[in-house]
Amino acid sequence: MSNNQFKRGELYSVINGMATTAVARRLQKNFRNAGLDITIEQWSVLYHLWKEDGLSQLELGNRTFRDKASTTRLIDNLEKQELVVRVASKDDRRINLVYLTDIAKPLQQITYELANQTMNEALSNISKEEIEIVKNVFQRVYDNLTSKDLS
Amino acid sequence: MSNNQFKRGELYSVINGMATTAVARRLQKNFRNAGLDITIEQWSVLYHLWKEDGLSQLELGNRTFRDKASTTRLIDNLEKQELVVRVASKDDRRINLVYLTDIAKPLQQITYELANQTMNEALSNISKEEIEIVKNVFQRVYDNLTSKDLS
DNA sequence: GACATATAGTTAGTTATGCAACTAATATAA
DNA sequence: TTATATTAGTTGCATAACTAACTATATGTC
Repeated sequence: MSNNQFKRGELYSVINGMATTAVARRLQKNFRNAGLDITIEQWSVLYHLWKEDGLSQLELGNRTFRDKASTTRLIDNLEKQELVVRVASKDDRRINLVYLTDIAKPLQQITYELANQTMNEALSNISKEEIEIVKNVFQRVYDNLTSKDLS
Repeated sequence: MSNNQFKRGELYSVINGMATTAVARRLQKNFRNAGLDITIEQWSVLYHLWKEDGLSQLELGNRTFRDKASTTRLIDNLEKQELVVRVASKDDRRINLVYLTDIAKPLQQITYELANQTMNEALSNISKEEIEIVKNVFQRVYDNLTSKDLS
């Protein structure tokens, strides 16, 4: 069905940037309005460290869907703001383990609240079932494109 | 329901970057493999010009969800590659109308095909109904966050 | 043990993003 | 008609993205 194909191709340009960017911008704005001087990219790293502290840079990159170069700079900036420290692993000195500082720890509560609040705004009038479908579709799209990795 | 709230807050960090970034990366890779030297961001501008040539920068920014500064630089780069030209409007000399060049025009066909192909890969095993729900949810999320614009 | 290969992270170079402050042109108001 | 405000676009500054080439440490093989 070439008609269906066309609609699918069109889909990308329609959705790209639209919803996810809008949410990201709003969350960033909410951080700023609350006096928090962190980017949402930095927050996405902190988020995973709050769940599990002391991850390697590579693992952080995997969990936040970034390559290692991007992860390096993000952690550079987080370290500059003293939210995070790099500690070389004793077992394997190639590995940097990334740990939260005492400055970063109290940010968890506030930023979670702002994220919840932002998502409630974004998802008001959207049902649980729809959200589940979106999550599920996203996961399958991701799997479709990463399982068979063409280089 | 604070339980529901928490899940919603969590949603952002889970989906952010995942699916849309994966699609963007794959499409970029497919462009490159086909010998096309344009970024997906540039393509998103060309896409709207193929649909309607001679839009103002501001209008292009609206349609591609970008602020005017980002639009300026994108068009700078498109102009550098001679894919586009700026023409000052006769009616209002503040306005730049952006027109496709003869170099850009033949790219439409190839890039559409690559976009279709990429989306078919991304959306294989995902039903039309699910795609409709995702599109619809994205639109409503966007509307939720842009109607009442807090500054 | 020595040499080749793989892995974790860094750096250089290019593009893109957003905000804020700016210029130039147009519209509004006195 | 002059002064003020608004609008379209540009520029400076900072962060972030990806690729490719690099360094340093670890591993595997002979």
